[in-house]
Amino acid sequence: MNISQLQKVLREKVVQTAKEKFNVELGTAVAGEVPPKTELGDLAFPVAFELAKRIKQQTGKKKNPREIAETLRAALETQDFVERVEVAGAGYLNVFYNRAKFLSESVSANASAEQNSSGNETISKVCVEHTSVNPNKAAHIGHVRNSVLGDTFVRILRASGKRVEVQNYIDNTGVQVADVVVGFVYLEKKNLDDIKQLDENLKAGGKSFDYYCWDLYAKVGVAYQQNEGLKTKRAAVLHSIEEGNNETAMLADFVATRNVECILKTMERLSIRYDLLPRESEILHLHFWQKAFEEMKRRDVIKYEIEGKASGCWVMPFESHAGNDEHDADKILVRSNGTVTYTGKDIAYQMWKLGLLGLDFYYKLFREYADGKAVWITTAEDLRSEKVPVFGSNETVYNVIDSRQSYPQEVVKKGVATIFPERGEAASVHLSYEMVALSPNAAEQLGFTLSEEDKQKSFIEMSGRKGLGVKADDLIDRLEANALREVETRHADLSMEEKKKTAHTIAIGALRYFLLKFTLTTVIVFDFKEALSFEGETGCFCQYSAVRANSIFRKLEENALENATETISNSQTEIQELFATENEVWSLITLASRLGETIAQAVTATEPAILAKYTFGLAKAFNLFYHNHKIITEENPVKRALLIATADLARKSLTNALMTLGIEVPERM
RNA sequence: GCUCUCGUAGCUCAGUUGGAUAGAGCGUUCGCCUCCUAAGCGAAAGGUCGCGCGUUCGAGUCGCGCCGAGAGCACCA
Repeated sequence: MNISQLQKVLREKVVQTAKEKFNVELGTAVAGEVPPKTELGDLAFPVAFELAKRIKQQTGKKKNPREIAETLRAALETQDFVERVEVAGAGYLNVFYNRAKFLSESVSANASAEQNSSGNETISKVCVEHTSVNPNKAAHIGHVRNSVLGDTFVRILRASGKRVEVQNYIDNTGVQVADVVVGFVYLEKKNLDDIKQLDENLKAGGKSFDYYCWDLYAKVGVAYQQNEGLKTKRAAVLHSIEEGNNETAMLADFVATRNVECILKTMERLSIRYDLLPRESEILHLHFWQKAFEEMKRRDVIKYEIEGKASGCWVMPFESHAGNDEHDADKILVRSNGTVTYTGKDIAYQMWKLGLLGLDFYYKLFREYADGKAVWITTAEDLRSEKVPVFGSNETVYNVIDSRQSYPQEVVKKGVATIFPERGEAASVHLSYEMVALSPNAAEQLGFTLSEEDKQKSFIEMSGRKGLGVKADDLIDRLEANALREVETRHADLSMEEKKKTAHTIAIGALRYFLLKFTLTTVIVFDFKEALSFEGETGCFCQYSAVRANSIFRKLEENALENATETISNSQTEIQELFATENEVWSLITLASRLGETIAQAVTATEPAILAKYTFGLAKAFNLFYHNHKIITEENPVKRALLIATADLARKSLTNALMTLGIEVPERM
């Protein structure tokens, strides 16, 4: 029996007893909570207060909460795993587990392998879309927050037993790509061959294509301000790109694809990989919108306006948003000139993700990652050549998009739910998070001169158009360089290859943890000092804790763990006696056992930070344990066994937690 | 104008469907390497949980109203 099963049994017992003794139906409302201190028990039910109220409502009689708690206590104490139950305070019911029994169960459960159901095709599939950087420049730290959140949520879903499809949407036919094309064609007078040559030259010089585009994009932004005519050019370029099958479209395709390659490479440094890259070009060419439009008309959820401001447009009515003079309650999906809005296209795409469109893409292999995993990209032609996995048709779709898009995302969710009430709004989840902004200080460190107005602000929004932002690869490079310096002073004996590998692992741990420790609703005001730190609440701290744990086992005799497990099952009485004084050891064991529960919480709350905080707490608890107990020199064999088993439970839980955060544990650090 | 998010220690942030004495990191001060890795551990100091009213046995958490900060509300994407 693991901890969550145990809690479930106890909760049910409370409900059952309330029904039998007091005739009160608590339903699932009964909550078990972790007491603030180990001395107060392992699980608490503040349920007697609620019961007292309900009894009064039903019978008119006042009943003392403590008295009620006493009755429940007797019932809970009959449970095998419960050592004792105390009634505390005004009526808290504090449950103490049988520690020795709990430990030996945990240790043997630990030995008999783990879960994993990710390969099981019968489990329904969910989709997480994240990253979706416009393929016209390098990714900056704000994009990385999106990707790290998305990737971590994918890992969390998988750890909780879900089958997950990871999509990275490529807006290869949008204005942002058009802007860079304008830069290449009109500012730099380059054709496709020139750009290919440029790309070769950049490669030879160790420079990156997406960095070049980053600067060019900023230059185009400036040029638009000085030259209105250039904006007309952009409209024409955009039109050609959308239409396809022409020189401009081919040039744009090259630029977008090269940027996608660069961005994927950046993300791979962070251990972020994708299953599919759906492109806007295919959504256009395979006429996804037309199909969705037909379905909307067939189901009569869209109307053609013949008067008013939106005259000549097709709109979807929304009751939830009351309109006013300035803004309509209805959302325009088709403009009066017959073209589709972004929201319209997005609804069609969301329908495909949920398996509701009745059309599919064609697919080709985009590339294989170093670990052998394949990432596919959509195409408009049926190539029929390869074994393509099944994409789309997801039970639930999580769209990782920053909070500024909450309104359009709500329209997509409600739109799809209006067309398909049988699936409802729950199928579409907007995993919304706040942006990463720059502290004025950080912006100046990047070499930007700030206006007086900007200096007054608490933070400054990053802007691709202005070229203002911390590029992901730059930051990773700095983190790796810093980590390498530290590794060199500590482990001069390691080979350069090993040192670099360790530095890389530390750098990624630092960056991922830094982005994950904030909750989704918090704006991260980026600060170099904080982001580059390896001390305190950092990924590095968590890794260090796990590395220390592993180093104990490297120094212990080979069968130490097996022997400890045996000792524990043969010495239950002595273990129980040891636990009487070793509260701190016990609380580390219970904390380590709560990983599964924490992951489940992170899924329900769609909040990866819950897992990050848990991981840090566990690392801290282990460091304390490590400091206070010397395992190798411990002479009492039973205590030694207890400490070994505890260290093993903690390091396994910590390693799994870190893995779910996408953070590896180095050999040494 | 309307909608959403946020306001907790000097700074940056956590705070489980309402529950026990509101926590962590950084910074400050003071300790700890003859000992499994000091990227660590311990201690001290630091709070009117923006303000007010309400609901409740119980409010940082829920409701209403103010104050302050941010984002959004296109026939843009």
